Amino acid sequence: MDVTGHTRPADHGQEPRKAASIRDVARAAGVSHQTVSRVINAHPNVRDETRTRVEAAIETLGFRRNATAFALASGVTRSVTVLTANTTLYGYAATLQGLEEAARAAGYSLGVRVLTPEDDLDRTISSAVAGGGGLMVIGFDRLGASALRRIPADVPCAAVVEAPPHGRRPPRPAVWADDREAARAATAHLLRLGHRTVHYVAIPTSVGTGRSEGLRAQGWRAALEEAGVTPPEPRGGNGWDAQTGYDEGERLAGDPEVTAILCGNDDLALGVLRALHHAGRSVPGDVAVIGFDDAPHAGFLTPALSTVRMDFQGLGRDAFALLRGQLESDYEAPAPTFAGTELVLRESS
Amino acid sequence: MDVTGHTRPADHGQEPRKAASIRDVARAAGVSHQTVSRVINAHPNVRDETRTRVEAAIETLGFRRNATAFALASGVTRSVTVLTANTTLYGYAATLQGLEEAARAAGYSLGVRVLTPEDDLDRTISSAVAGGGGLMVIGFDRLGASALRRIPADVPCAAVVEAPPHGRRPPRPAVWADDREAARAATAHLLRLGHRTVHYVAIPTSVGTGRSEGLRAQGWRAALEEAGVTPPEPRGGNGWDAQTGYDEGERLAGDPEVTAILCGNDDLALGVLRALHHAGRSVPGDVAVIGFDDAPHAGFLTPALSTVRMDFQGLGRDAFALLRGQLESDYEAPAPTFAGTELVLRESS
DNA sequence: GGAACGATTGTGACCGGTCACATGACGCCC
DNA sequence: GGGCGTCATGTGACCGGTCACAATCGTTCC
Repeated sequence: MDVTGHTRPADHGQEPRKAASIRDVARAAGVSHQTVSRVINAHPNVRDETRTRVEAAIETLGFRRNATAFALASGVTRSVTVLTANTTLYGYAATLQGLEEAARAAGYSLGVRVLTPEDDLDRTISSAVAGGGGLMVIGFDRLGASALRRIPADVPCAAVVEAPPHGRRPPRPAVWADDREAARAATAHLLRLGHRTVHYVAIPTSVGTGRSEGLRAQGWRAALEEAGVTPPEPRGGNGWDAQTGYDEGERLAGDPEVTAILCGNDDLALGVLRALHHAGRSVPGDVAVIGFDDAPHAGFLTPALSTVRMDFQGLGRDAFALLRGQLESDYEAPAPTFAGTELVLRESS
Repeated sequence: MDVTGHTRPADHGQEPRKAASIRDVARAAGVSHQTVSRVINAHPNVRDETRTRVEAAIETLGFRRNATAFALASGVTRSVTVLTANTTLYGYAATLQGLEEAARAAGYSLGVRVLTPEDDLDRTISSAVAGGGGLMVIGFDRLGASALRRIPADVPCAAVVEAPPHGRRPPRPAVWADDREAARAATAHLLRLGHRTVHYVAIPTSVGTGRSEGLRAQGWRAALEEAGVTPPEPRGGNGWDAQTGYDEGERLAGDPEVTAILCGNDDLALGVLRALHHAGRSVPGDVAVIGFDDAPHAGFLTPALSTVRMDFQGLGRDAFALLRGQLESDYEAPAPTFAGTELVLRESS
C-alpha cells in the first residue's frame, strides 16, 4: 500500500537567469533607476508617458521588487516571527490562526519557529530577532514563558500568555484570558448541580516552578474553598493529550466518590470520558465532566462535552495589534476584540 | 467573566538606539570591517589576539548580524514560505508540523501564508516569492492546487499534493500518499466484513473541476466496482468538519439499507457517528464506520474509530527535502521517509 | 523679461553585510 | 639576500533597493 511517490524537479538545464533589478528596468525603459523606483512606489510626480514606458519594461522583464533589498534600504520589515512550543494542540493552533489572520490583514508576513527543550533558547531568540521585524510568543507553557523572559529588552515583542505578568522586571506587553475565573465558574456550576466535590485533571502550566499550579487549577481550588470543601489532590499536569486524560480517568473511575471532573482541556476530557465509559460509569448519570477550550470536536462527542469556550483567535489578534503598535510609530491600536470566556453546557454535565 | 486584560508596552522614552553594525564593531576593536566579518564567519586566518579583541567588542556592543543585509549580500536566504489554505485541520496541521521540523533541522526559517478565496493568488504568490527563498504548497484543496499551478516556472518550489501531477506542463516537484489505494483497501475491508455496499461521505477535493471526484472517492468507487456492486451516490464534498459529517450522517441514518460508511476524514466520521447515535443506530452493530487520517482523537472516541493512518509529517519532511535540493546545489536529498498508509482497525468497524 | 515655483528626472550616497583583490609581514629555501 | 608562498589584514566595489538633493524644464506672475 505504499505506491506513494514523489516527482523530482525537472532539470531542464536553463541556468536560473538572475531576476531583473530596478536598474535593468531603468536601462530597458531609458530612464534612471530612481524613476523606476518612483513608478513601483506609485509616486505622483511621474509623467504618464514615462510611467507607461517603465511599466512596459517591468512587464517584459518580469521584474519583481526584491523584498530583502527593500527591507535593508528602507528599514521597514513588516514581518513577525512567532515563537511557540506547539502548533497542533487546539489552543496553540487557534491562537496561531488568529495571529496569522491579523498579520495578513495588516500586510505582514509571518514566520513560525517551534521551541523545543533541546535547543538553546538564547540562540533561537537571537536568530529570530536577526530576521528583523518583531517577535510574538505563545506562552501557554514553561518553554514559551521562559522564551518570553529572555527576549532582549530592546526587541519589539508581544505575547499571549496564561497568566498576567507580574514581578520586578518591566513586563512584556501581553494579552491573556481570565482562566482562573473561568475555571472557578465551571467548578461552581458543578457544585450547584449538587456534587459534593469536583476533581481536577490538570494541563501543564507556564507559571511558577516545580509543582506550582496553573490558573485553571487555582480557579478550581478557589471555587471549592469558597464552598467550604477541601480540594482533592489535582491529577495530571504532565500532558495535554487524550492518553494522559485516559490514564488519569482510569484512576478516578475506580473511586465511587468521584462524581464530577473538571479537565484542563478538551483532549484530557476526551480521555477521561473514554476511561469512564470503559469502567462502566455513565456520563452524566454517574459522573459529570466539563472540559476546557471548546475544541471543534467537543460538541460532537457522545455525550457532547460541556466545556469552557476560549476565544484564542481573539487573543491572537489582540496580541498582534499590541506588537504592531510598537513596530509602527503612528499606529493606533484598535479596541481589543477578545470575546471573553463562556461556559458552554452540553450533555456531559 | 471578562476580567481578561492586556498590558501595554512600557514606554520608557529611550529611543530604540540603532543596532550596532559590523563597522561599529570594527571601530571599537580597532580593526577593519572585513576582519569583523571574518571573525563572525569563523574564518581561520585571523590572529587569536585579534579575534579575542573583536569578540569582546561584539559582546559589549551587543552586535548581532543583520540577517537582511546578509541575505542581500550573500544571496543566501535559507528561508521557505508555506502556502496553505488551512492551518488547523489535522491533515494540514500535521503536514505543516513535518515541514517545520525539517526546515528547523536544516537551519531554515519558515514563513506561513494562508490562502483565502478572496485574495488575489498571483499577488499572494509574488509577494511570497519576493521574500526570497523557496515556496512550499499544501495542495489538498482547490485553492492550494491552483496556487501551485500559478507559481512561475523559475521559482524553486515543492508541494504536498492529493494526487500525482499529470498533464502537459512540466510538473512541479511534489510528494503524495496513495489515497486511492488506501480508500480501496478500507472499502474492500468493509465488503469482506459482509456489507452489501459501502456509502461514502467525501471531503472536498483538489482535483479536476466541478463535481469531479477526489482520490479517496475514486478508490472507494473502484473497490465497489471490482466487487460488482453499483456505487451509491457519494455524500458531502463541501466541508471537512464534524457538522458536515453530522448533516450527511442524519440522511444516511434514515436509510435502513445503510450498514457501512467510509468517511473522507475523521472529523466527518465524528459527525456521522454522532448522527447515527442520535438516530438510535448502533456502531458497529447496525452500521460500520471507517474514517481517514487517524487524527489524535480518533482512538478515544466511543466507539473508537477505525481509520486510515496517514503519515502527514513524513510527507511534509519529504517535500521539504525536495525543495532543499533545488535551493542548495550540492544538497543530496536523502531517501524519502514517508511511512505509507495503514488501515487501523478499532471498534467502529 | 526674469523671478518664483512646481513638476519631472537624474545623481550619488547609503543600508549592512559579502566578495575579490591588494598589501605588508614573516618564514623558508636555494 | 632575493624570490616565493602563506598568513593577517585592509580597501573598495557590490547586492538591490531607498533617500536626500540637484538639475532641468515649462508656467505663471509681476
